[in-house]
Formats: sequence, structure tokens, C-alpha cells
Amino acid sequence: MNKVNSELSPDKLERVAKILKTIAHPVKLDIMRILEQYEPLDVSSICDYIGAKCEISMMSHHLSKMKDNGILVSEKKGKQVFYRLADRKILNIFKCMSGSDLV
Amino acid sequence: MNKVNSELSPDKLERVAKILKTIAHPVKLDIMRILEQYEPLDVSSICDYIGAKCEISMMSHHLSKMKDNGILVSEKKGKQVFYRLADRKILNIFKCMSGSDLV
DNA sequence: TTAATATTTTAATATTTGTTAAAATGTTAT
DNA sequence: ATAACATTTTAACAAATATTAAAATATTAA
Repeated sequence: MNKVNSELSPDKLERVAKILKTIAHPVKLDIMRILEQYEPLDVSSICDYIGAKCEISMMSHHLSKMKDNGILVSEKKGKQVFYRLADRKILNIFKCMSGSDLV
Repeated sequence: MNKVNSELSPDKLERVAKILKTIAHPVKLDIMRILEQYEPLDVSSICDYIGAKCEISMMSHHLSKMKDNGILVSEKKGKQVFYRLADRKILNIFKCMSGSDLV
């Protein structure tokens, strides 16, 4: 009587919550939409796209958190590290959110 | 050259981030899936559905945060307060997340 | 090998969020 | 008016996250 939907077991809820928590930040969302268009990109380029309010160290923090939580993957090439989306299906969240009246 | 997608202006990103931040919590996601099925529900009933780990005061905190951020609306009837989803389209987020390989 | 570049790591601090318990408010019934 | 019930508010604290700056690492070039 409590099992409403098999897609939503307690640990699936935990995982969804963790992913949402990871991306629920304007800069992190912006990183995603930039990678959507231009991936793969190195850290400095992402910073350039983000513009003004970007410190490279802060960007590195954002990227590594997103990587740790499986949103991004990275590959080192020479002295640069290129990031891309681990699974572009996550981008559906933008259409999903824009579709709701709340945004 | 920075305007990638008109759906994603800086303040839209802010709003999306705020909504995601509001629901990025396992209990809050659970509240949503319970309301999806049984709305409108009063606070105690939501607590009952959530089960074990539910303090009514904690639940009230969750609900009022979700209400403040536009996810829920409420209506008082007698001594109870009934909550429901402000916009059921937000529920798409579950399909959206289940669809990604990350969950 | 030294310098320059790109990125990460660490550490310190500020801010936000989550949680708990107790007190307060508002409503209905006696 | 008092008691019982449902919910909210407040306050206090713990835990998590965000931000900044400086130091450390790794790679390439001179």
C-alpha cells in the first residue's frame, strides 16, 4: 500500500535527490548548457563561456563535484583537462523545467 | 555569441536552480510522489504515508519550504491544512530522471 | 633544469540547510 | 471557558555547501 511506483524505491529517491542537489546551482546548470553546445571543453574555455563571475579555482570545484556525482566525465590531453556530459539525457531536465509553470 | 538558448536566460537559470534546490531532498521528492497519487492531503496524512522517519514538525518545515517556493499550494479546512501540487507538470522530473543513466 | 601554463588541492571561513524540541497559534468540541 | 487536536513558528544547534585565496601538482616549452 506504500509502493506507489516501482520507479521510486527509497534508494532511487536518494539517487535522484543527490543528482538534483548536484546540479541545483545556476553556474552548474550553465556549465551543462554550455557543454550541450560545445563539449568537450577544457576548464579555461568553460570559464570563458560562463563569463564575468568565473574564478578558475571555483570552476574546478564545480566541475569536480559534478564529475564525482557522475554528471560529467573528463579526459586529460596535455596540460588541459576536457570535460563533457556523462549522459546527455540529463539535458532533458531543461525542457522538463521550462515546461512547468513554476519557471 | 553567448546566447545559446533563449529558454536559459540568467534569471531563468536562477529560477530553475531554486526549484531544483527546493525538491532535491528524498523526503521532498517522496512528498511529491505521494501527492501525485492522493492529493489533496493534510499534513498528518502525508506523514503517515511517508512512514517511520516522520516528525510532524519536520514535515511542516518541508511543506512550507515547498509552498514558499511555489511547488505546493495549501488550503485550510477546519483544523487541517490540505496540500496539493501547484503544477503537476513538475512531476515530469521523475520520468526525466529515470530516463537518464545516472539514476 | 627552469619557467610558464593549466588544473587541482588544501585550508579557512561564510553561508545555507537540515534537524530537533518546545512553545505558540488556531480550530473545534465539550 | 477549557480541553483536545492539527499545524506552524521559533530557537538552537549540527551538518553540508559555497566561496576565496594560496599552495601544490603536472605538463610542456625554452
